[in-house]
Amino acid sequence: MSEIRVRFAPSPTGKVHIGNIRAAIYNWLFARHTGGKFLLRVEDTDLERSTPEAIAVLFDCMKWLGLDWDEEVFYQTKNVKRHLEVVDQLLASGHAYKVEKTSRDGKTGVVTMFRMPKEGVIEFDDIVKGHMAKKAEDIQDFAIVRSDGSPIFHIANVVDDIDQRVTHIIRGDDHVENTFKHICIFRALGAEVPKYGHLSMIVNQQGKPYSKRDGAAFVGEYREQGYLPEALFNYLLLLGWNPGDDREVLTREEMVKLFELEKVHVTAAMFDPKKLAWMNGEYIKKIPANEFRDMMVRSATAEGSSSRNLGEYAVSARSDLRSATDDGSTSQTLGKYAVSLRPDLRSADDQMAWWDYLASQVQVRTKFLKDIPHAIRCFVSDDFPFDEKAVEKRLKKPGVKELLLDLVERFSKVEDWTAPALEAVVKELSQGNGMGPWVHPVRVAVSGRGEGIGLFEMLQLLGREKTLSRLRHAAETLASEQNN
RNA sequence: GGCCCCAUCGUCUAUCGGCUAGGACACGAGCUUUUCAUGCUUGGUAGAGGAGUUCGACUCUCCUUGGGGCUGCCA
Repeated sequence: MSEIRVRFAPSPTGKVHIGNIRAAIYNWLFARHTGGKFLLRVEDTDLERSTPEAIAVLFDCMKWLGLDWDEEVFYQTKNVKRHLEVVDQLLASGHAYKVEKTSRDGKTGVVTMFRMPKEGVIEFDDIVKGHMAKKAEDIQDFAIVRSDGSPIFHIANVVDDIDQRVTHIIRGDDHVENTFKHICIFRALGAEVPKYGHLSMIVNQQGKPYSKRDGAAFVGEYREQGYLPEALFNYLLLLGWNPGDDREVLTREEMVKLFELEKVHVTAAMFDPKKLAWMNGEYIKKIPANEFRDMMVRSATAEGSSSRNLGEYAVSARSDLRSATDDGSTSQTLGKYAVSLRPDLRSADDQMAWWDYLASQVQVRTKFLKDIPHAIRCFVSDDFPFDEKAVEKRLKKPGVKELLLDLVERFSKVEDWTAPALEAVVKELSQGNGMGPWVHPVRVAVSGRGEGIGLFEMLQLLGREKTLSRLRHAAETLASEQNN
């Protein structure tokens, strides 16, 4: 049996739809599983939309998801001459004919039509949908060359598949009707008909094809929102396929090993953003601690004093990291692990340990990478925003000022500035009645927010100086306003 | 309208004739807890309807209903 060759053949429009990229994922997995080739064909015949930028976006998305292709990229526009040659063959053999037609918008011209067989049944065994059959008489002749002389999808697609020696065509469900037509073209040309596998569509909550109106529909949007490519990949794969057991979070190796096109579902699958979010969290938890720490450090460094679009940092942190890991040149530059708020941490080891500790606290509660800058803001800068609601609820209450000043007093006496020691102080104050009344105001006072990592871990990280000054500052400015 | 395809919890799904129908997400409850999470325990919800084949059907067949796709000088 000859080598398996599949292709992903998108039209570059500047955005890559998730349904489309799922087809790419299935093709890629099929190729990798069978040891075949995964080819990329850019169907760039729409000259207006197929700009170099749009093609770059396509490559970028594929790279981001780890969809590497074999052999050179095949550009459809470069094969137009061949398409037309083949049409001439078809004309000569009587499989095609020219006719004057009027198009929908009223233009009249001569187009070339493919002549469908008038009797018999066209059938094929679809790898995912099973046996498919359709009477030839139910399919009408169709155009393959426009009146302006340019080849139409049907002929271009088939000729390219022949030229690229594609053995299996794995594409969206919306192409099934085309497949009956295409099979006839392959036969008319005396070419071997490839195997087909039609993938169901991804639908929205209403069961309609998933579009931009239903939320993020393009790969780029998930990237910007801080999704890990692994999570998107895994989620999309599970939408219509499973390994046959209860495993859901799979490594790329497992996917390649277990993937079988025969087991792909026929039914349309509804896209569930909640489950994707969950899966993203799972993948974030799986990031090695040192990698997550570096990612965090980068987002902190990049943020600096400005408050530009935070999401971008995390994203770029992630992709930087990859190339950085590759050339091995990054990490150990000590300077970049400096902790700006803790001048008392002098040694590189102490600073590194500080970041490690912060990372360990932040990682488990991170759902999206873009949330990282926000989560660590108060640890890397004094310039952090106060959440008005939290301030209102926790600080602007009678007695809070006194409470905070009292804590400043007590914390000052703590010799061993660690989470357990600080917790002991508050515990003593609360006398077993719950630490809430102390904990909440302190959290808002030092971080500006009502949630975040564990409070005492937070204080330990901030250090004595910062903790005390922030508590004092909050007591004087924020907490006092309400008291009169 | 015509043609093609599909049908298990709200969602993604397991089940290749034996099912007290399993898992995950989401949701509810509880434990842990200083918040938010994590973690652990736990609860509820499903085989569209009707015939048939069979000792036995979610699994096979047919019909009905419902849903989707296609029906271009788009891809």
